[in-house]
Amino acid sequence: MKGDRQVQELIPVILKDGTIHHVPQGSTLGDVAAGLSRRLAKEAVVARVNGDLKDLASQVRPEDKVEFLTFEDEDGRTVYRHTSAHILAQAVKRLFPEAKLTIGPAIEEGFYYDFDSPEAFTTEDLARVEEEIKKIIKADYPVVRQEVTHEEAIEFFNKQDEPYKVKLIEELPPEAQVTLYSQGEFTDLCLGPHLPRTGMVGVVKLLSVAGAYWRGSEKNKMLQRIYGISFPKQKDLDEYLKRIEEAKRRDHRKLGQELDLFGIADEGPGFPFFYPKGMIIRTELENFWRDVHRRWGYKEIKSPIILNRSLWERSGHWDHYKENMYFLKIDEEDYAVKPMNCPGAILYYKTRLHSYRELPLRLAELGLVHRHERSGVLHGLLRVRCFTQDDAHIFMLPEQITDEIINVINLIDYFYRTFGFTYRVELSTKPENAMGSDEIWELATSSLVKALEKKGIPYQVNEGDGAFYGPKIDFHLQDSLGRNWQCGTIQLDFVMPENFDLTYIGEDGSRHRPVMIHRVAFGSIERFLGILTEHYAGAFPAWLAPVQVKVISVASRHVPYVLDVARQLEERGIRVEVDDENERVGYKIRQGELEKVPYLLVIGDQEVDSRTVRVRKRGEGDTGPARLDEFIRKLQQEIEQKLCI
RNA sequence: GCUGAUGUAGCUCAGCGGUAGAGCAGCGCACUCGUAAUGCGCAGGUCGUGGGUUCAAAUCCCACCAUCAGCUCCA
Repeated sequence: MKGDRQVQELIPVILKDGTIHHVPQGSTLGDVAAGLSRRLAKEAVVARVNGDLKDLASQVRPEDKVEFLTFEDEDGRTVYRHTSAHILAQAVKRLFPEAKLTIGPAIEEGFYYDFDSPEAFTTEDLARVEEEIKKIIKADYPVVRQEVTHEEAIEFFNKQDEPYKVKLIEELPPEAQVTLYSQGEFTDLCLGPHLPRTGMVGVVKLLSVAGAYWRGSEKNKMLQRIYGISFPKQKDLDEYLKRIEEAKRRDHRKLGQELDLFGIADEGPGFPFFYPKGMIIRTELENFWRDVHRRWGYKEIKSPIILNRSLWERSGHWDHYKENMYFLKIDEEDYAVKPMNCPGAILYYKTRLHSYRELPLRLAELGLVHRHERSGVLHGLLRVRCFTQDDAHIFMLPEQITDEIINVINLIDYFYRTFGFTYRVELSTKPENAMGSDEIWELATSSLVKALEKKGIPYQVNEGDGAFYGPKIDFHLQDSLGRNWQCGTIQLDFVMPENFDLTYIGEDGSRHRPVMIHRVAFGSIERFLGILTEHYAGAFPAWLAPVQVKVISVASRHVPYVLDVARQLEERGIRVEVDDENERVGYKIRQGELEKVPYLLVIGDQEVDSRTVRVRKRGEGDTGPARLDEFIRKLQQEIEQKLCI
C-alpha cells in the first residue's frame, strides 16, 4: 500500500499568483510545472523558489513560493544561455581535448566560454564545434547537479587536468559546498542553475572567437573566447542575425565613406577628417547648438589648444590624467595639448573680478581636445584621439546649484528630443583617485540627487564612476536600433574653484568661493555625428542633409528650366544639386536615392510646359506634381522645425 | 598595449611561387530617354611599408604601419 500513502501525502506550494497548489511529496519543480500546464511542461527552463533560482530537477518543499520562468523571462534566458555555454564547452572538449576550461557565463546578448588552448581557434573550427553542439542537443543528455566537498572537487578537477577549475575552487572558502553539473561525459564546476536537459536548447550559433585575458586582467594569460548565442527557435535566431546585419548596414564608418561625409587616414589614426558634405552636417549641428545656448543664457568662448604645464599641474590633470595627455616643448618649456576645456574657462573667469549679481555665469565652448587612447580601442568617430566637446562651465553660488542643474537637464532634454532620441540617466559617485574631501563629495552628490528628484527623473547609481574632481549625471541615449550611447554629462565641481582660488564678491562685499558645473550635451560633436549617422541609417532629416534637393532633367532640352528651378531653390536658402547628365532618368533617380537626398525633383516636358516640378520623396517614390513655391514653402517649414520625417 | 584576422585600381573583391584581373565609379563616343543601373570603348595598380628566401614573390618568412573583432559580464 506504499502507493496509496504517497498519494495522500500532498504538500502545498504557493504559485506566482498566490494560489495554493497541492502536489505529492517528493515532486520536483519540473513535476509541478508539468502539472500546471502543457506549455509550462515544455517551456519552463528554471524556477524561482522563495526568491532563488532553482533547477527544475530539485524537489519542492511545503509552503515553497514557486514561479516558473521561460526563455521569455530575463533570468530564464540567462539560464538557457548558461547551459548553452556548457554545451559549447562540452563540444570543444570533444574536438580539442587539450583545451582547458575556464569560465563561461551568459551575457547580455548570448554567452561565451573562455578556453586556454595551445592553438587559436579558427572560423572553420567554429563550424565544426557547431556541428558537435547539434549532436549534444540531439542526444538530449540530462543535466545533473551534484554537491561535493571542497576537497572532492579539487581532487576531481585535478584528475581531469583542469587547472583553472582547481584555481577557482581554491579561491572558495574551504568549508563551502561545491556544485558540479554533468551532461553526458562532461562535468563542469558551476553554481547553476541549469536547464534540465541539453535537448531543451533549440539552436546555437557561434558568432566569433577573440582573445580575452584570464579574469579580465592584462597581467594574466590571454585565453581564447568563443562567443555564441542561442534561441528556442530558428526563426528567433534569424531575426537576431538580421538585426546584426542591419547594424552592420548602418555602420557609420561605412556610411561615412559611401556618403562622402568623413573618414580617417592611415596617417592620422584616431584623428578624423570631415569632408565637405560631413562638414555641412557638422555646421548645422553647431548652428543649432549655438542657437539653443543663446536661448539658455550662455556666452561663448574659445580657449587655446596648447597651454603651459603649470596650468595642468594646478588643475590636477598632471597628476590624474597624464597618461591620456600629449605633451610638447616650446622654447624649453613644457606644454600640454588640452584633454579638457575647463582650465581654459577658468583662466577666462580669472581675468577679472566677478560680482554675485552676474552669477550664474554660463560659459560655453566648442573645444577641441586631444586624448591619448590605446591603439586597439579606436573606432571610427565613436572612439577617437581628438574631438570637439560641446562644453560649458557654469560658475555659480552654492544656493543656485539645484536650479542650475535642472536648467542643464532641460537643455539636454531639448537637444535629444530634437533628434528623436529617448534616454536613461545614471549618477556616478566618488572614484578611487578623487580629489577633495568626503564632505565636499557628499554635498556635491546630494545636490545632484536633489535636482534629479525635483525633476522626477528615474536614475541608476554607478558607485565610484565619477570624475576625479566631482560626481556626475550621465545621459545614455537610445538610438533607433535600441542601442545605448553615453553622450551628455553634468559634473559638479567644488575642487577646481579651490585649486584655482576662484572667487566672487558677495552681497557682503567680501570674497566667496563659487561652485562649478562642467557639462556637455552632444558629448563630442564627432561622436554624436557618428551616432546620428547610424540612428538615421545615413538618411538625415532635411535640416541636416548635406544636399536637401536634387533637380533631375529627363532630357537635355529640359536643362535650362532645371537650372532655373535650382537657382530659385538656392535663393531661398536650400542646399540644392543639379543632375543634368546625359543619362536615363532611372539612373539619376537611383543615384539620388543612394545618396539619400530627401527630395528629388524630376523635370521633363510636362513640368517645363506647366512650370511645375514633380516631387519624389526619399524612400517613398513619386509623390506627384507640385508648384515650386508651394514645394519650397513646405520644405522650408520642414527644415525650420527640424522635422524627422 | 595584448590576442586573432585582414591590407591588391577611387570603392567592393578575385588571384595565393612564373611577372596583375573583374564589377562599380572616372573619362570618351553614341542614344535625348518619365521614376532605383542604356550600349560601346579608353584609362587606371612601386599588390600597406621595409627587409629576407628564391632563377623568379602580390603569393613564402621576418619586422613595422594601419584596419577589423575582442580584451567590463566572473564557478
